[in-house]
Amino acid sequence: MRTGPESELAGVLAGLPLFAGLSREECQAVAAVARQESRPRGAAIFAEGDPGHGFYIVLEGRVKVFKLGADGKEQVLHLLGPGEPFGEVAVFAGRSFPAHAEALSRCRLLVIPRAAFRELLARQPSLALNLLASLSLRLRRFAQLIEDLSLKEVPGRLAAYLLMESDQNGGADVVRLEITKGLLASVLGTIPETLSRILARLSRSGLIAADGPLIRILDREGLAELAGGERRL
Amino acid sequence: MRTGPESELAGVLAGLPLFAGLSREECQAVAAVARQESRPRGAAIFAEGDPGHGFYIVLEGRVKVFKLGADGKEQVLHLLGPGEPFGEVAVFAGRSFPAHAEALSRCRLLVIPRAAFRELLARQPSLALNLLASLSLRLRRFAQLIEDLSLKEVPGRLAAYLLMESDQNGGADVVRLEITKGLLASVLGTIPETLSRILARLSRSGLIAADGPLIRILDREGLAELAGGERRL
DNA sequence: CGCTGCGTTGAGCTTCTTCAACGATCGTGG
DNA sequence: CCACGATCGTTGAAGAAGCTCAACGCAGCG
Repeated sequence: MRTGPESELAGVLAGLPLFAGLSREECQAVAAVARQESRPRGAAIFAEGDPGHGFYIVLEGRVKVFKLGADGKEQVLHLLGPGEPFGEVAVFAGRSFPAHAEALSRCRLLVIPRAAFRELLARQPSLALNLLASLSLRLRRFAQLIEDLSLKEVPGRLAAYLLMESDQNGGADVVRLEITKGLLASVLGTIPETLSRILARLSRSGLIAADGPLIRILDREGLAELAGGERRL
Repeated sequence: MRTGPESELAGVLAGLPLFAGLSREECQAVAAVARQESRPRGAAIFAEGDPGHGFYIVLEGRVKVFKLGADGKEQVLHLLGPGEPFGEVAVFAGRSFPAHAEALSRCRLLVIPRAAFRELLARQPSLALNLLASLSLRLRRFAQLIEDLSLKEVPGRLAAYLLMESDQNGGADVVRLEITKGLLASVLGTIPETLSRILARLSRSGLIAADGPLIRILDREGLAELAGGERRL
């Protein structure tokens, strides 16, 4: 088997959840129509309203997808790392990107053109199923974010975030923030000043111990109560 | 052609966007596995966390899908009328419903079992495409709601809502609220008291004229500016 | 060394919610 | 028919949460 650049790329694709169940040939077909791009840190990938001629997969680096308010405030919708797709919505509905995307670090991206992808999709039920699962998961997360923004206060959102991060680490008591606190504020729907104050408050209350990007969970119960939206503290 | 109850139902299904492109036989197959339910006004359809054995289509009546906060406050995610599906997310990801659903009026519902539907899906690429479009549209709307909740104030959300309703009526200057103001408050992520005050304020500013459920748009420009998030009364 | 990005803290203010009271409407049962 | 309760909507006063603006410390890096 030859291992040219396209074949190599196909191998990467075959390993992604999105393409699970596709034959090597089909992955090769995807790789053949895809185009690679790269972006320096801080560069825009697309803007809200841009025509969506295809969707993206992160090969290297990290990407944020976000909404921009009139005053410049950002609300992060997704944070993406290697292997994760974004921008699919524009392929299936509306044809324009519903939000902005920007490289958080130097990025290598794969662009998959709309038309070719839709053709493949019509022939590959398993691909459609994978996509449905992926979009459904995203809807679930959006629903959670809406709940957080509308029904919880900032301390509750932060508590929920910390517990979630801890769970993803197998329940470790120390959570390491992999993003700047400014970005975390945008994820939680607030601003850096407020986040800073809330972190200080939770520390004073003995729920957590914060040391730079390292946060130790001291009172899981208490955090869970906050995250649940209870009225305390 | 016989027109038994199932055949009739199949005809209804064939007319829905979700089943566009499916043959009459396939719609009949869907109708055959589906089950009808009805609910009185105010009754729960499912609760968040319930196992999702299938998804729903509204045949008659109206349904709200919503998140519930710890203090009882509700955030509406969707309002659904005849022909519209809901609860699909549980079919494709996570297996449990991500929110609550309740009948706003007496309802007739169609329940489509998960397994049978997924089988059909594997054989019908066009059905999968329809679903992808539907979920994508919903993601787009969720993204908009997140933007509204996080980046706009209540007057801006209300202005955006009114302009949207007007657009859906071909740009008519008079918008008729088809839902109670209490429910509208839940849609906009606020409470009835606040909505009432904001309506009064916009009226005083001459942007709208409110008369019960009838709202006349007096200053489209001004509303658009508010909806864009600009800083002005 | 000085610059820039990030984070923290304080003071003041805006927005929104909470709590309470009250008016209007509507359907029901006496 | 009227009275009653329930739902819905409105308004006022007070308080809480979060944002704005400003200043400052700190680290990394040219």
